[in-house]
Amino acid sequence: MHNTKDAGDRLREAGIRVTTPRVIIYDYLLKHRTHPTCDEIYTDIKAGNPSLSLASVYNVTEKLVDHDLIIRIVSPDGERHYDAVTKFHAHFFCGKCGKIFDVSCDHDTEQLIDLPGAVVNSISVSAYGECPECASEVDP
Amino acid sequence: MHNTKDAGDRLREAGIRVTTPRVIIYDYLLKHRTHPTCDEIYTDIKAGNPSLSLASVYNVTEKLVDHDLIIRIVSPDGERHYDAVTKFHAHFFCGKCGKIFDVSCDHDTEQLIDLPGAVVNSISVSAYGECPECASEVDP
DNA sequence: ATTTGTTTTAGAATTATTTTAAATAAAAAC
DNA sequence: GTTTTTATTTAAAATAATTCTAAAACAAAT
Repeated sequence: MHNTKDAGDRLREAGIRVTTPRVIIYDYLLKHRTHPTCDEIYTDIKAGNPSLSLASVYNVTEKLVDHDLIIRIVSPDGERHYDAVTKFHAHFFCGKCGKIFDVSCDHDTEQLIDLPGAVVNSISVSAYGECPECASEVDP
Repeated sequence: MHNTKDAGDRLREAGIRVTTPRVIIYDYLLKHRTHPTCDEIYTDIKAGNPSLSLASVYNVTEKLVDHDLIIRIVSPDGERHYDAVTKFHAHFFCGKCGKIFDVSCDHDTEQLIDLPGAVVNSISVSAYGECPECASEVDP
C-alpha cells in the first residue's frame, strides 16, 4: 500500500511538464521538511546531479509555487524558504538556531483579516523567538 | 495641544544618540504610513537632504528596528518595509497595486502559536490578495 | 574647546535573484 | 518512429538589495 503520489504524478496532475530538474527538486522538497532555501536545495542535490544549475533551482521552485505545488515562506530577514506542505499552517522561526518549525494553526484564519471588500488569497502566520530546544539551553 | 512626541524625543527616550539622519528618517516614517522600503525612503528624502546616503538609510532603519522604535515587515516576495506603528496589527498585501494595508487584529495572538516550550518574541499575520479598490475594478 | 567614542558616509563587495539567448528535452503532429 | 513545435533548462551576464570597510564627521562628556 502506497498512497503517496510521487513528484512526477503531481507535476502531471498540475498540468505542467515533467522534467528531470522538476522531479529532482520537487522530490527533494517532498522528502525534506526542513524548509530549505534555493541555495540549500542546490547544495544538497548538486552532488548527485552535477548538471543542474542554481538558476534552475530558482526557476523550478518559482514554477512550483505558481502552480500551488509548494509554498514559499519568507523569513523575518527576507530569505525565501520552500515547503511542500501546502495545507495552511503557521511557522515558528528560531532566532538562535535558525530552524523553522511547523505549527498547527486551527484558527478560523478568514476572520483574522478584517478588510471589507478585499479578496484574500492566502494568509500567513509567523512567530519569531526561541525554539523549545534553544530556550531550555543554559546561558553561556 | 500637541501630544505627539517628535522623532528626537523618541530617540532620546530609547537611549540612543540623536543624529541628523536618524531624525530625518524616523520623522519621515512617523509622517508617512505607507510602509516604505529603504529605497523608497531614500528616494523621497534625498531631494531635501542630498548628503544622506542609501547605506545610511539601511543602517538607520536597522538601528530603529533594534530599539523597537519601528517594525520591519517583510512582503511575500521578500522586500523589507518599515512601519513606525509598532502596536501589533496585521498587514494586507495587494498583489495588484502593490500597496500594503494595515489591518486591525484583535485576536489573542499568543494562542495562535502552539509550540510548548518556545519563547515567542513576536508574531506577524499577513494576508495576500486583492485590496478592496483593485477587487472592485472592472476586468480589462 | 578638546577629547573620546560613536555614527555616518561613499564606495566597494557580497548575496540573492532575474534575465538573456542559445541549447535541450518533452509533447504533439505527422 | 521521425519531425515539428513549444516549453524548459542552462550558463553567463545583469540587476537588485543589502552589507562591509575604512575614513571622515559628529555628539556628548570633559
